[in-house]
Amino acid sequence: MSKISDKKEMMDILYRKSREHGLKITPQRAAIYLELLKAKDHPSADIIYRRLIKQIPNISFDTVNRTLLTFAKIGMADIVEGYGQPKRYDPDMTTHHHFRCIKCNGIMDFHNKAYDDITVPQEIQKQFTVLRKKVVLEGLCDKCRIESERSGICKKQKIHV
Amino acid sequence: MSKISDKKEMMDILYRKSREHGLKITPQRAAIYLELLKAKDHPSADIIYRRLIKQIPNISFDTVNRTLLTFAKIGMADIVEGYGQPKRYDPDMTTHHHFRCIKCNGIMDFHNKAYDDITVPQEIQKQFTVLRKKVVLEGLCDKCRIESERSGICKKQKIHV
DNA sequence: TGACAACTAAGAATAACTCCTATATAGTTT
DNA sequence: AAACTATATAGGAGTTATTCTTAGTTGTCA
Repeated sequence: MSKISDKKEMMDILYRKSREHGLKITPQRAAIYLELLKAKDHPSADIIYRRLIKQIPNISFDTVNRTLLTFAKIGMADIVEGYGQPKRYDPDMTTHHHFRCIKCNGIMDFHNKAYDDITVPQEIQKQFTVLRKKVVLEGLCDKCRIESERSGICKKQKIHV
Repeated sequence: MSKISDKKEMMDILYRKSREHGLKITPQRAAIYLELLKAKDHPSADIIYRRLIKQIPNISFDTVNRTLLTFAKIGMADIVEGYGQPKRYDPDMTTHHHFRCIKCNGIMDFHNKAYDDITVPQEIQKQFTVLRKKVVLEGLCDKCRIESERSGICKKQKIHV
C-alpha cells in the first residue's frame, strides 16, 4: 500500500533519474514505470509484463525484467525481500515496513514512526554503511490463519505449515 | 554468525523434531543438518549440496533441496529473506537480526536487545498473527564500500550500485 | 541531422528449482 | 529378528524464472 499521491511528480522522478544516469526515456520504460506505480501488490516482472501486454502487445518480457532491474539499480524501485522465487518490486522508496504472510507470501506495507526511528547499533555502524532499515514482521494473515484452523489443528504425523 | 555452541544438543533437535513429525532420520538428513549447522554463511541448497558431495558423493541435489525445505517447514531452519535468486537457509531459530550488503548479498546476523523488544503495532495485531519479527538493515559491507569508492565515485552516464 | 550509445524484440541459454519413478530403507509391528 | 510399509532416495526429466545473444531500432547530444 504505497502512498503515492501525485503521478506527475512520480514521472518527474523517471525523467530526473534517467537523465542522471544517462538512460533514455522510451515509451516502454515510461509504461513500465507507470504500471509499477499503479500496482499496490509488489508485483513480479512477470505480473507487470502480463498487465502491460494489454496496452503494448509486442513488448517483450526481457524488456520488462531488464527495466525493473534498472529501476532498482538507480533507486527508482526496491526489490522487496522474498523467500525464493520471483523478484518482487515496490515503487515506494520511502522508509516503510513489511508484514509478510508465511503461507500465501503476501506482503503488506505499513508505516510506523517508532520503527522508522530505530537506531543502528554501534557495532554495525563500525563495519557497515547502512543505507536503509526496515522491520519485517512475519506470520499469518487473517485469511491464511482461518484456513489453517479449518484444516485441523495438527494432523499427527503430517507436516503442514 | 549463529551462536551454536553445542552440536549434540542441536542433533537432539533433529531427533525430536523428526519424531514429532513422523519423519525418518536418514544418514543424508543428518549430514545435511550437520552441514547447515556448520555453515555461518546462510548457504543455499546448492552450496550445501556442493559441500556434501565431498563426503556423500552420490547424494542428489533434490534430496538436499527437499530436506532443507522440510527443515524450514518443521521449524528446524529459517529461510532468510532474499531478493530473488536461490533460497538461503539459517539454522539459528532464535530471534536475531540481519545486515545485508546490497552489493555482494552477504548477510550478517546480529543480536540486539532493543530490536528484540520492539512492539507490534495495534493495527497489525488486529489483522495478522505475528509469529516472528526482525530488523533488516541494508547497505554496503566494508569490502564492497571500498570497492565502490575505488572504482570511481560516479562515472557519469554509467549505472553502478 | 548524423553519430552512437543505449534500447528493443525474439528466441536461445542458463539457473534454480520441482516433479517423476523405480528402488531402498528407517522405524515399526509381529 | 523378519516382515512390513510409509517415507526417503538417486537420477533424470520437466518447469519456472531469469539472463544472454543477436540483429535491428531509436533517443540524445553535438
